[in-house]
Amino acid sequence: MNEKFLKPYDPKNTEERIYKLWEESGFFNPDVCIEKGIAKADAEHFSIVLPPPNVTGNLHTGHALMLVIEDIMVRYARMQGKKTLWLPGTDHAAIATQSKVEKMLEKDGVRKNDLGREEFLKRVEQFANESHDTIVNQAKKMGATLDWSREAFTLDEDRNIAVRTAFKEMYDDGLIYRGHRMVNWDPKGQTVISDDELVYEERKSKFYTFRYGPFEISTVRPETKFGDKYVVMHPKDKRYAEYTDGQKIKLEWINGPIEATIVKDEAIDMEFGTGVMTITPWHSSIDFEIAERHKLDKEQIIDKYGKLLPIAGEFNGMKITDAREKIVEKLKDKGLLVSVDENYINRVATAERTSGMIEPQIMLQWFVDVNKKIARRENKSLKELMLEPVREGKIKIMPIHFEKVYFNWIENLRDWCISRQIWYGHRIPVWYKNDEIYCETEAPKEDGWIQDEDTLDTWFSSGLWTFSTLGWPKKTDDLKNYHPTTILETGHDLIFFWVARMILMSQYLVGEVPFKNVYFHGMVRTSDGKKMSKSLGNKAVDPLDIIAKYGNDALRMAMIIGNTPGNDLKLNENDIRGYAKFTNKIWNASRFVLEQIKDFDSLQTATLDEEDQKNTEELNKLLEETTKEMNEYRFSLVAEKLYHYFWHTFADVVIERSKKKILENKNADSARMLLITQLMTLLKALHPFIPFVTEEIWSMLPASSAGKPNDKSLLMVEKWPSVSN
RNA sequence: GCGCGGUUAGCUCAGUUGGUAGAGCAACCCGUUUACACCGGGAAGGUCAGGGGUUCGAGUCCCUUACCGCGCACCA
Repeated sequence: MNEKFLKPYDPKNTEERIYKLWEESGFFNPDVCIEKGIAKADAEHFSIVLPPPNVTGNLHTGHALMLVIEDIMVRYARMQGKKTLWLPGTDHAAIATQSKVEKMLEKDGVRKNDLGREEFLKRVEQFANESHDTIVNQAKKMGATLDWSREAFTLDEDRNIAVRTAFKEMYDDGLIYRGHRMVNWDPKGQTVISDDELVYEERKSKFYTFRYGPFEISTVRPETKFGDKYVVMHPKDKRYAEYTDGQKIKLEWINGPIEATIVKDEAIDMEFGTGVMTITPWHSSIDFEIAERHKLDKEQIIDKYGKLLPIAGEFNGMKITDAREKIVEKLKDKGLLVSVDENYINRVATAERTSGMIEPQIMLQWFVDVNKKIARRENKSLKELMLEPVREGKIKIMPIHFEKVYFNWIENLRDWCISRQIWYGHRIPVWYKNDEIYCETEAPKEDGWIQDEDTLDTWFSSGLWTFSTLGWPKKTDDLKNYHPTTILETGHDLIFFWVARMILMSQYLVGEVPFKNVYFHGMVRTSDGKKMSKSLGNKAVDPLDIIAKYGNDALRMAMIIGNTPGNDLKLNENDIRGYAKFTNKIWNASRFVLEQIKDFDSLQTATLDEEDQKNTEELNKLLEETTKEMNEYRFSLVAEKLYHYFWHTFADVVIERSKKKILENKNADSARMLLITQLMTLLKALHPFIPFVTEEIWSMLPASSAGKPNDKSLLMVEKWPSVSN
């Protein structure tokens, strides 16, 4: 008997050692599995990419959940003898990382412009490298059997080639264009961001009503009103029937008399306010659309630093926040202020990463056209390429109701703004020389070309992730063997940012789906239901603390049992403690079994009595059920059933009964036989869920005819126990 | 405003072709049985949010109401 068994199970002194064993075995790498005969070269493949964590710091409980679910999938597949690849990597997360480093530098009084592009990027890269190392270490502590030999980074050289190739192909197909469009400008971050990076905040604002000639108009933003020379109303509004479209009126406004033009447009809500509004086409997308429809002038009022332009007259150069009250004051003095609603609630768009207030602007940016028909893809648009595979069931989304969310998003999708005015990221592969534009994967050889200053939206490179990590654009064996990937497992908050973009990129560039299944996990919450987040100020639980206290296996069980796709998980310390007891239960039961079979050498000849045969059948039936459920990704059910069988049938019934049989020497061999065979089977079945304790016990089982090949064999690559296999 | 979830034992949640309600934890009673007190045995606990419908039969399907959560859009 191994003396470790004299004490309760101690995860702290086990897990690191076991992980090292696994890592040194090389079995994380499917090539090694094939070489060593674990998987056949022509076996079915199971491949999954790790959603690359941002290199902005540590892994949190959300990452832990992701690693646990994926590790279960991967271990199960590997035990089934599939060619199993779990591909790791990290994400440069352009804006998120850059703004994080900027904030860190600010603390030391350093601004990025003082450093210059090159020096600043060095600092970012240094930070990214440190974060990367932390993340990899943490992932290993969590027991993730990732194939580290294939690790990728969204901003490394190979991925840069993929990005430039993707850009070039889309540019040549006319899917990427440069144009003046209404974009979301973040004055704080000094970059545009996509619609999906907006966060709306409800705020109480003052809602002013002003006299505008014969009309009354309302606004929360008087500072944008300098250039307002169009007054718009609904064509069917009877109150304003006397006015005609195109009619000019003279009126007194902020900086003196102006001539305004009446515009009739159906976009106006007659119920809202007075049913009349003036428009600022340069700084509002609705106003922009009205202006486009009626071919109206558009004038910029606010610059990219949030300051007023010369059109503001005496307010020229003022910050909009300072100017607002002064403008109201002036209008009031002129007798044009009608009323102020102090309690008006409106929603303000802010930037996800910098929390800067968004200023819509018309700007020259790069876009991906989602509606253009693509000749080499059967004249389908990117939108159609995204919709089709989900509609046709080539991609299955779990839980299924997210399909509707997905469809709804795509149907309302606008062109994707992909250029960013930040330094950290993939530089746009476009060069300019006077009026010429050059787009290639490599810089032009001749002198005089200047590369576009902008970088790409971070999701552009993440969108390529399933195939850029497998070697694309090269036609590699990995690409052939492992793409499309079997499943994508990620949080449902990434459905638009990432999942949709991967489908877009893969469908267009590779001509196939990036994955056949999508498994959305929920958000991890604290036991009182709050979102775990450092920014929210509540104490975010560090998964490594939990592991140190209760062990990885306990955390894994707590994260799996009672957790179904798409639903949020409340992480409760009590549950974790309970599952730590479970690992100890397995430990003790194993000790008992090993004691009983110590001198047992008749495994070959022993037969089960009727009673014990029944238990074998019961377990076989359970395995049949759970195998089916594993294939349906219903891990919660499987873990719960195995837990229950182990504790309340194997331990409470099988072991208890065996004591009597062995003591009275009645059918003792049958009892011993059942003990060892059920234990081994259960260790295998439980292994994907609680890999550490099961592997540790396995290592102490004697190699014998009971089915363990040799002393050093790893449970990790044993065959999944299933009667149907 | 449109859409999507949720509402099941005190708490956290399972419950997939509709067929007599489940687990874990907590609480209760009994038990120091030689793997384990990080234990064992036992009992208790629910008109499955409310209402209506389909069905021989509904937690499960349909309609509706309420409350909670989330997403999207609008907000002059």
